[in-house]
Amino acid sequence: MAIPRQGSPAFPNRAAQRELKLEALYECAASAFTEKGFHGTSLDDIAAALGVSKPALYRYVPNKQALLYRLHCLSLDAAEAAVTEGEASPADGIERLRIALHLYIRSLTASSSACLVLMEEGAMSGAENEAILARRRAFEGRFRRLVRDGIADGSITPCDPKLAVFSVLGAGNWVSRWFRSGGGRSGEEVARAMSLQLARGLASVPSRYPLE
Amino acid sequence: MAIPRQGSPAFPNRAAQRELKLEALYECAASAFTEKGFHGTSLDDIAAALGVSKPALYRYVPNKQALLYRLHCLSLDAAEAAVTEGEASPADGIERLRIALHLYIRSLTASSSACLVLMEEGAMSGAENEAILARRRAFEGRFRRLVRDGIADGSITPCDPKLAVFSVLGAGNWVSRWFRSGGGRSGEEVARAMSLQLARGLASVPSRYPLE
DNA sequence: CGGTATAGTTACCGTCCGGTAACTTAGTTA
DNA sequence: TAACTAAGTTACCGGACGGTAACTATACCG
Repeated sequence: MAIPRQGSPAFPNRAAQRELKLEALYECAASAFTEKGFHGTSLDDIAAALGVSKPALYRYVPNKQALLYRLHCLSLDAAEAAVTEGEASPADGIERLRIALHLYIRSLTASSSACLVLMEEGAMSGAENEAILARRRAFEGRFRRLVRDGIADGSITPCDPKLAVFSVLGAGNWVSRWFRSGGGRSGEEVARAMSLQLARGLASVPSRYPLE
Repeated sequence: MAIPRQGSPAFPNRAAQRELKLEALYECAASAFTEKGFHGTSLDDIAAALGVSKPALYRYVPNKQALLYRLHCLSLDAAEAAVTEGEASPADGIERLRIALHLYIRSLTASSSACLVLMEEGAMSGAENEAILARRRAFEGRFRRLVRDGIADGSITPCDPKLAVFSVLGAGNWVSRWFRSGGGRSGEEVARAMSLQLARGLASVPSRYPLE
């Protein structure tokens, strides 16, 4: 599927427009799904919000299930990038955890597309659902590993990593429920304050993370 | 609607049976809604899970919307009882917060009926939706008050109460997503560990809340 | 035992929704 | 400009779902 050469010098050619419209579709669908749920959102809803008719959507997405799958993939891409960057830090366990959490939360505030975390899980069909669940499990596993590292190097007080990660990620996931850009705080501020508070709950030397 | 006098000495008379079946319906519907979402769950699904046919449900509930509303009310009853008990404690702010959180989390693990927190919000009609949202806002407001109290009495380190409560309740709400009774930990254990960890993140003297 | 309300059944209706067919319009390419 | 393709439209199909009508069987009560 080669992108056609840019024949005319005028910039917004068809391929670029298509890309923009595709992104708008993702953004719109993701916010609708997050707000009203997958089954509670009709393709007519999404089409109307974009100012087109329903069949037009089928030029961008093969069907509703595939749309949901792509959104989940985008969401997981951002989440995995966050934890990867946290892991790459040379700091100790608790600080690597905090960085990963900070970036994860900020990604949730940055785009509706990354906010599908708290949707119904049973909405996708078998194989795709398995793929998404496996990636989510791996993502959580990497967070648990950061907690274990922190316990091992003494920066995190001994605790159950599984439970600790559920708490921390649950608090983060909830952000997509209440955060609206344009509200009081920026996504960066929210991510900073929350990652500090949550890391403080696990740190062996909590005075290290003053809240404000 | 007076309950008919218990005419026969044999215990499971009709009124008692009806009560039990109603509870089973609530439990079943709540877990289905939590798992597959309101719109993703059909009345046929619920009826099948209960071993009856769909029209039988209409002898217990006027319609699907009203069923959702009743479940939300049950959920909020438990949540409000938790925060009420926390407020009633003679301890300082952070400990009252921790108690409320502990009881709230335990209520989420106790019954599927109390697990509707993370469902789509736009599923209910206007007036009932407003009533539920108002109760939820008041519930969160009481938690924020506990945080302010804690800051005032010095037991909580200065922070933004709104953000602190979103974090703490978000972590709690997420429990209904992963907790399954019969798993490794009991609801009481989960509630204890999580409330300690989350309170620790806010406490001005965190060594007060060792995690294990 | 007979009368009555209750609990449940099967059959069905109207609507909404995901998805497709056929067609129109407009931009790109040779 | 002519041919072609991409983008989007209206009209429609079939199935699923919320809800109701009409009927049957069972427990309660005088």
